[in-house]
Amino acid sequence: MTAARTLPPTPLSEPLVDLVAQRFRVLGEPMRIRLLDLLREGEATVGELQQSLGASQQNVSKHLGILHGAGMVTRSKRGTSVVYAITDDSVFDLCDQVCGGIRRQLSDMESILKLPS
Amino acid sequence: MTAARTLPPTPLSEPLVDLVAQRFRVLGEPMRIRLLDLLREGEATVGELQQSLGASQQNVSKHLGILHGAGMVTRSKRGTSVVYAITDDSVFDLCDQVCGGIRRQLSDMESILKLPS
DNA sequence: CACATTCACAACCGAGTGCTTGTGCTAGCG
DNA sequence: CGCTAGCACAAGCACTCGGTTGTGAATGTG
Repeated sequence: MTAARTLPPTPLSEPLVDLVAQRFRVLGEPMRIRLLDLLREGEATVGELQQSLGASQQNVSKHLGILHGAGMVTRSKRGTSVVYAITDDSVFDLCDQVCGGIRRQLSDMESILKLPS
Repeated sequence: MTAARTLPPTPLSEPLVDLVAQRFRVLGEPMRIRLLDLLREGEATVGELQQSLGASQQNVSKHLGILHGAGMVTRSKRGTSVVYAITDDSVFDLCDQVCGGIRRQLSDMESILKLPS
């Protein structure tokens, strides 16, 4: 009866579906992807991230708050600054898989376009 | 032929960031997750999916169109019906990873709640 | 050929979301 | 203490997006 531990049941329960969708939606914003990508090189403060992205402080802080609420980044204070860091590197596996899917799709489109109709 | 999967550069280029975010956003809807989950058991027509979900035909068709536009499902006609099927099973790896992350987060919350402060 | 079935597309509306502006709070500093 | 720096929270606005309604195209049937 503990089969659901490893893989989710089929069909998926409604709350699980909502959780999965919510998690994907968090990653569905370019600025949040950029923030995670920047944090991939190591922890950083809000000001550093703001300067790297060229965005407003409030906007960066808001998206970091969303990522923190989703448990994807950790928050810690260092003087007057707040340092953010990646909670779990497994997020990048997701992104890499998506990038792989995109690359596959692009190569398919290329091969189709190069076919003389 | 896809050869070895090369990792994307760091930092990510802007168009790649947008593509990744767009792809995540497609998966950020409960109904689309449910549709993919149903198609996991095999191909199905719009009517079958509509009946399983209890949603309107136009809504189901619309979300299937989005999934088809993202290249996640294939479309083929069979009589008056249209049969949809999963293009690449790798999508489920994404969902399973997300489910794993959710489970991990839930277990962390549980252990925290059970800790007598 | 007339009719029914199955599905996709377009227009519309309400809700959710991202971005900006403004403000308050906390930590360092003279 | 008063001041500045760094960050988070709240309100407002514009846009996007999901859901519904309406309609048309394609196929099958009598």
